Amino acid sequence: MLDPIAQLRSELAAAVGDAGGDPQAARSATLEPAARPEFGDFSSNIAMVTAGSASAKPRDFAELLGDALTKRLDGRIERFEVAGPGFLNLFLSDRWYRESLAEIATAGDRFGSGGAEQPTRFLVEFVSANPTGPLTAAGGRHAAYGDALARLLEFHGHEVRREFYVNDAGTQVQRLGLSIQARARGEEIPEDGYSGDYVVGLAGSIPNAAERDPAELATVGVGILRDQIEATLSRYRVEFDHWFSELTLHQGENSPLEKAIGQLRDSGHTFEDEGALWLRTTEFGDDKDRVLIRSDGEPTYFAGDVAYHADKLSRSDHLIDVLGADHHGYVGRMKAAMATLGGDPSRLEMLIMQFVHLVEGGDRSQMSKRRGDFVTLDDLLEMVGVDAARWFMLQRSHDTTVDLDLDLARQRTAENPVFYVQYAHARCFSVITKAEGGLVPVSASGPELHSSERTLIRRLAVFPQEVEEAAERRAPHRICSAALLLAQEFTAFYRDCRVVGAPPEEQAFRLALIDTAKTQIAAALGLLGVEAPDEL
RNA sequence: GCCCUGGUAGCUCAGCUGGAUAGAGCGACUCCCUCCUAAGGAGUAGGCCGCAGGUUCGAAUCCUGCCCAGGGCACCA
Repeated sequence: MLDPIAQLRSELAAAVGDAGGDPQAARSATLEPAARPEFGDFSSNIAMVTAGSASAKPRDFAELLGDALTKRLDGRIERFEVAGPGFLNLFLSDRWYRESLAEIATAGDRFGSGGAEQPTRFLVEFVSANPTGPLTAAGGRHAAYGDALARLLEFHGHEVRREFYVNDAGTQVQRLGLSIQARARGEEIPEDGYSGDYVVGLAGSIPNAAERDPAELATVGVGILRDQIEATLSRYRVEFDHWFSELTLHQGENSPLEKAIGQLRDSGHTFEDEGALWLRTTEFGDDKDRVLIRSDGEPTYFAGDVAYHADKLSRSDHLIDVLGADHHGYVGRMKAAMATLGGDPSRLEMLIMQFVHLVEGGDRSQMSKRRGDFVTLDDLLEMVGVDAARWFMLQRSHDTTVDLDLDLARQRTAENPVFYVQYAHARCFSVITKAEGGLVPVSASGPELHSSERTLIRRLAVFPQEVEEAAERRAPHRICSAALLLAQEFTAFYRDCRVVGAPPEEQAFRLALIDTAKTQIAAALGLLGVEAPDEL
């Protein structure tokens, strides 16, 4: 079942055929809400894109398309105009709006979902913060992004697993153990150790910490911190399907790591030099070769990560790694490693998150785990709440650094976009409650629609396109923009169109419209992991 | 030096797989509560889209060079 916009697109493509052009060429054409009222309801560049296939001039072809479309739409279109270099502007009839609303209402909270052309098994790995300290506010950006992306991909019709790679092996963990021991004994923190206050807390909560072996302390400490991270994320509404322990890669006879290294050796892409085993990643575009096994016989972090990715690859079709900006150097080598394993590097997608700065009264705070003066995600949630934290982390593209304005995020007024959207949702609920009388199906005819009603319906209709673009571009921030627009246009409608007390026919229609808007606001917020309360 | 990401309104940022007069939020300034939540609403001002070339009927968007900012260039993880 095509959504109203998809139907329009398909009629437009057919019209291209009617007019003697190539309907296939219409695939790349745009069809979007008109930028200005004079441009009608929807504008399309289809004539400019397809005129060539009919050897016609864009403006002439647009006229032909308009005529063909008018026949096809049979009363759903009022008129069309050809403008500028060949834009086709459509002025649709109330009938189109009523039918569209009926379809959207029928689809309910599934409207806009399942549009993926090729359903795929995704495995999204994100956060994966070292379990050597509490999750920072910056980690909150990764968590919100990875989680929202996963929700979006699922809604779009894909299968998604969320995974957290726990770095519970290696030197960082050893340093944690030494730091705990030093704290327990009241000694100086070793160089490169962890100096945060939480280490003192750990030392205090582990019995006999002063006497115990650092390795043991490390294991216990990592366990505690991992649980804390999980609790924080859960509070933040982020749940993982799997917490993958790096340690398990190193365990057992013929461990996953050994298997992966063996596979790489067999592939002929490794070599030995100065006692170390190297992977010739330069063959696949990396700027230098990488060490797998150090000359002291210990595998590198990279080797473990290769093994981990090999494992992930065997469990899914497409991998997404959400990484920090300081890890971008990783992209080349991991892709190369995928290639040496015989996999298709395009199955691995590495998304780089830029940094977040918390801003309060113009002050920027940096977040470093080593120095111990960072703001934790728990602190941030305490300050602004889960909804605002998630929204503000998500509203910007992942590849731009972001300043999170704590003063604004804290506000519970219309100046705060999260609140504004939630408020629109609550208003919907309030009106529906006040109107009494139940919902009835949208009738195909009735009084002339107000322009605010038409604008709102058009906004609702465009949701599947928004979801598709957001999912394909890995851009949850587009959902924030869409939600804000929806809320604004709902609010305009609320201002212009009285519902309670309107003539019965009108009230029924408007109630259906409000109910549909409410459903969609909730759906959009749901994709962001933000709540949609009925009352504020 | 090489690589990645940015450079758009006073601020924070959308728009970037080319389209009409470049958008939003904040901030600034006007105005509006006999009316379904004023926890609200209406409006105004504000822009050589970093710079210079190129491609195109058309460039904020694509290409090249340069400048600026942040980040990265480990037998650390």
